[in-house]
Parts: sequence; structure tokens; C-alpha cells
Amino acid sequence: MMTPTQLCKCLGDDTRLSLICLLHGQGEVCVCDLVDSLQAPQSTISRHLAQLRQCELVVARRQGTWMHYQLNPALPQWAAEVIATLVIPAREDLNITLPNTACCG
Amino acid sequence: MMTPTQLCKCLGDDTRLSLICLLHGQGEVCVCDLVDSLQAPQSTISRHLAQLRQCELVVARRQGTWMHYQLNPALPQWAAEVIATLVIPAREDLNITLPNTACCG
DNA sequence: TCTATATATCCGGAAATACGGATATTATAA
DNA sequence: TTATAATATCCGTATTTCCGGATATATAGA
Repeated sequence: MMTPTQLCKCLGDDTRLSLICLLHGQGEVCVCDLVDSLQAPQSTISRHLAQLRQCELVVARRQGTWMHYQLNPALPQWAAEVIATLVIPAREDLNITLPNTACCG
Repeated sequence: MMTPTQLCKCLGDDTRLSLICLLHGQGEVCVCDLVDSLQAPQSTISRHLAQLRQCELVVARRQGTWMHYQLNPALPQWAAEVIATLVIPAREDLNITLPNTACCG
């Protein structure tokens, strides 16, 4: 089970917090859209997603060659609350705009 | 001004999160009590307190040779909210018991 | 002054984290 | 099969973070 310290460590990195912002309130998003939005090397995004998976902050579903990520819908309530609170200022600070086009429609 | 990422980085360490737990809802607490409660070397506690000060998560007041710390009462609302939410599970996870005796009465 | 106490800072080394190009894996389709 | 696309993992390196004993600073009192 996730501890408060672990949650904060996970969220304490610009790339990972950006990923959480992109996923929050969005249902599933596929990796290509995440890479697109953040303009970072694919290996970097994938590595951070793996870390978020390991902390159980996100869950993944494979569909063919694509992977769809979403926030773990079964987060402990305190974690969901912290994320919901943080996402608002984080979107502004990190200049996150939600992807409007899906690469894997 | 503090960013969401910086807040999470600050809270993503057991010692610092423990300090925040000890200060939350407590008014001022002096360093000796904090060192006592966490049973860590004085230099370690002092270093982490300096970091919390730099992020403006806490403020300090000198009284003679003693320093009194408290949560920054002027935190942005989102930060105060995140902390209030985290403190509850963190107290349990980190086994934080509030100091009942003040070394500097 | 000199001494003692509380706290902060310094500093060298250890450990953890982040990076990203290269490569491996998985799945689709021809 | 073979080729291709999407994603994950590997690995050497660079950077950051953490640690705590030693030392410096600030203050009070004799």
C-alpha cells in the first residue's frame, strides 16, 4: 500500500506531475498522446509511467499495440483528494493543455 | 512562490513529513522538542527545517537561544489543503505522537 | 569578558534519482 | 514469416539528495 511519503515523492517531479494532470478527469489516454503533449523522449515518458504504475497511481490497459493509461480509480481517498487539490495549480504552473487529438482514435 | 512540484518534493521525505505532522495544528514548537520526538541527529533536523523554511512551508521565531517553528500561516490555500489531507494518514504511517513535554517551557 | 546552551551551517562521501539513446518486447498486418 | 509500429526496458552517466560529525553562530548568564 502506498504511503503518504511515497505519494509525495511520485508527485514531486515535473514530468510525473504533468502526466497526472493530463490523466486527471480524462478517462483513458494513450501513451502517444502523453508523449506528444509533454514533448519529452518516449523513453523518459515510459519510465515515469512505469514508476507511477509501480506506486499504483495509474493503471494501464493494452489495446493492440497501444497502451491506455488512466488514474487508478481505486486510490485511497486521501490520495485522490491530494491529487484533485494539486492538479488545479499544477496545470497552471506546468502549463498543461489537454490533448484534443487522439493519435490512436 | 511555491510550486506544486516543490511542495511535493518537500513533503516527499519521511523526516520532513514527520516535522510537518508535528507542527500541524500545534502553534509553535521548539526545535529541541522536534529533535526529541524524531530521535534524529540535531544537524539532520536542522537541515530539514532549513529546507522547509526555504520553501516557506514553515516560519521560525527566535526567543533567546531557542527557535520556535510553526506552519506558515500564510500558505496558499491549495497547499494548506494538501497538508491537512496528508497529515492524517501520515501520522499513522510515520507513527507520530505529539510531544507532551516542552523542553523550553 | 568567559562559559554554556541551542541552533545553524559546512563538507566530504554515500545513496538515490533522472536522463536518453540503444535495444528488446509485443502485437498487427501483409 | 517478415516488416512495422507502439511501448518498455537496459545501461552508463550526470545530477540531486541525504547523511551526520565537526564546526560556526547567536544568545544568555556569571
